[in-house]
Amino acid sequence: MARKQKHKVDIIAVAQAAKVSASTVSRTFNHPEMVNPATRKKIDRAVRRLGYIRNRAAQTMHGKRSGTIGLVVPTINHAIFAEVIQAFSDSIDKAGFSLLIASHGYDLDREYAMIRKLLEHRVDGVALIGLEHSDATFRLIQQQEIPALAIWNYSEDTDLPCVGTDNRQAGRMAMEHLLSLGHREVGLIFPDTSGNDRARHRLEGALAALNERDITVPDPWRSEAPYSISQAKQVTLDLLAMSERPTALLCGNDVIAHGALYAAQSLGLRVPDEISIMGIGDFKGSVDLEPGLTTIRIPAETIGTLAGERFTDYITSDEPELFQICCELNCILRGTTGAIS
Amino acid sequence: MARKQKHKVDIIAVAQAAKVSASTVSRTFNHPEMVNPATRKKIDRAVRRLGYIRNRAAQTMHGKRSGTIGLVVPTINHAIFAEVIQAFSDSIDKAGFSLLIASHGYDLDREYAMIRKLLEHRVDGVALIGLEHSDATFRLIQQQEIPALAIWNYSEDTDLPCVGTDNRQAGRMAMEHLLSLGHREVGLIFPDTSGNDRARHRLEGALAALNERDITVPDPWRSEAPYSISQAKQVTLDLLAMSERPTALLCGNDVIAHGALYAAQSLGLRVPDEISIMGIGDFKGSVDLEPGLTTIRIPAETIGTLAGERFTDYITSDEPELFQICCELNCILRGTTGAIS
DNA sequence: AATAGTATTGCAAATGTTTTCATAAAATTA
DNA sequence: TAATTTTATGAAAACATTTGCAATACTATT
Repeated sequence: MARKQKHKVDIIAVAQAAKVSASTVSRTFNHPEMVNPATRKKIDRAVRRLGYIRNRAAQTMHGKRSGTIGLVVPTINHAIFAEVIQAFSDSIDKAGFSLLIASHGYDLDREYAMIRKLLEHRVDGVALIGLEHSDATFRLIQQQEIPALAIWNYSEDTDLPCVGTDNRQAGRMAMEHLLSLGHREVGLIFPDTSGNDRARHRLEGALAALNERDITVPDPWRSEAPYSISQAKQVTLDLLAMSERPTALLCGNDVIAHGALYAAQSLGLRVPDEISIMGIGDFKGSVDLEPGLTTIRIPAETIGTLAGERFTDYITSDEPELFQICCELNCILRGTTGAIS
Repeated sequence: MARKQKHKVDIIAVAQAAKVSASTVSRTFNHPEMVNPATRKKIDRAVRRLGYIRNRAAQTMHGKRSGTIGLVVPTINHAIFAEVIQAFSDSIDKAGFSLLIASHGYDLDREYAMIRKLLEHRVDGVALIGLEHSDATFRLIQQQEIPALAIWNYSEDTDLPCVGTDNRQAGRMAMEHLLSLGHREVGLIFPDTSGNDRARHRLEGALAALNERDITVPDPWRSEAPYSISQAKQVTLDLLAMSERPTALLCGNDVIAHGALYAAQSLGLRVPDEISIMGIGDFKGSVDLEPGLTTIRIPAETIGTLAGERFTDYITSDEPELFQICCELNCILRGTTGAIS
């Protein structure tokens, strides 16, 4: 079986081998109920014998869906995105779609270029991370009338469907946890917020919570750190080396918190007795730190799975309706935060 | 500009708008040097005005390359694969290709199914992780004459092009480091090796090194752990709770080593004085542990980048020639291993 | 000014499917 | 058994491109 043929195993070759017309072969794939079981069997055999694989490019050309969804992320190599991507991928796979992925390295112009590239492949939809994108991107989406989804952020006032969480709320919850423990002197270590609405909203939420209590954060206690444990550690070391040091640190994500924890420990500070450290995200690994990292859990897997399910529904539906799903946040109490003494 | 049109912006619409034939439009894209600069400008304007985006499905149907490469990984959500995927993605992007990705969860039958799915999309090549695949997979690749690449493993005796490292060598190097420090009582914690040649080879290499010195590892000191810090920690706790405990632990990857380190620390064992812990992989984060993890560095980014470059060359070349690239391993000495006292 | 050569462009066929419409065969009904 | 309905199949058009070939319009040469 499966002997090699001189290329060109198309639907016609199968048709000839099964002594039927190409139409019938096509129908066995697309509307099996319309073809006689006996013929179907003949065709199945021919398909197997020739090793025929359907050509979705040809189907796409005919106007059928391509069966691909494009996903554009800032980076793949990132604990939390990897988790979302995995869940999203599994989820759309179940619905019969394949994933075309591209990353832009937090550059919104590159994001635009990537989306264009995906559109050349006639993806049936584009999923993006966050709700902040270039004008060109929004125009493109609208002009091409391509279904687009925002993952990771939730907002009511957008015309994109979205599945995510309210990052302002996350920032606020984190800060309120610290406040409830009595902390009033809080340091903030966040990533660069330009082109990154997730980080920006978290910071805004945290500041809002402070503002309501008329608490301000002195500038020296506001640091910026990239997505890197060791660099976050370094930044934190600098911050904690000051004469006046905060009683708690709120970090924009768990990776930064991770670095901050190491920094505190390497300075011999007891966590949480001498300093509390709070993350946002609950990345894989945060639970395993010693002590475990207190953080706001963002359900990455749920978001990815839900996003995939809803988006494929949306794409395949005849009259798609906008959906905006807000996933729940949880404050996960572990060992890195404690009440002020 | 860019006003909306009632769909169907194809090459013909552009041709009409620019008052030329479709052929000429096609040529401006594919062989710009064949068309008069003035006409080219007219066409460019029309393209922009109509918001035309080329249709690769139609090109593919015509026999051109689809411009996509399929990548099938065990899982995306894995520090090390995420890094390889990112590098591979960037690398093929530079060559103008897009990445179709799929994961199989360490199930080689699912891997086969995923490859089939990618072939329906007429990917120009398939990249897989490792060299162990189902017979069906190998048959499929051969029968469809699809360029296939093995990433992550290196072996001379395979007919697939590959870019990776020699995992046996990695296992051996790790063990030899421990041996050189005087350790003779070594525990092994590895992942399940079925369908995972990377893990299996590392274990084989480690055992070979022991064998040459007539050292054996008692069964109770050989444990299996999944890719999870907390589970690895638990497994290690069990192992270290025995009355006789090894002086060193060799872990199949850094995540396991991570868990093992936590386990040792939570038992109050001083690392490396009372027990040495050795990883394999050098994942992001391993350097930041306290103490830093001694490990064998596998250059994931280099592998991904190189794989992308060579594979796209291979695919676009007229007479492609098999390549097999072995990337160098390095033993990274950090704080978790020490000489036997 | 005629000729040869070259640079542009258009026509039409080809690519691998799906689907509409028409037709033939089989099954049902009267 | 004839008429009617149902089921199964095939022929051909359509989808959006690319490209070989032919035709046309220039340019250079004599």
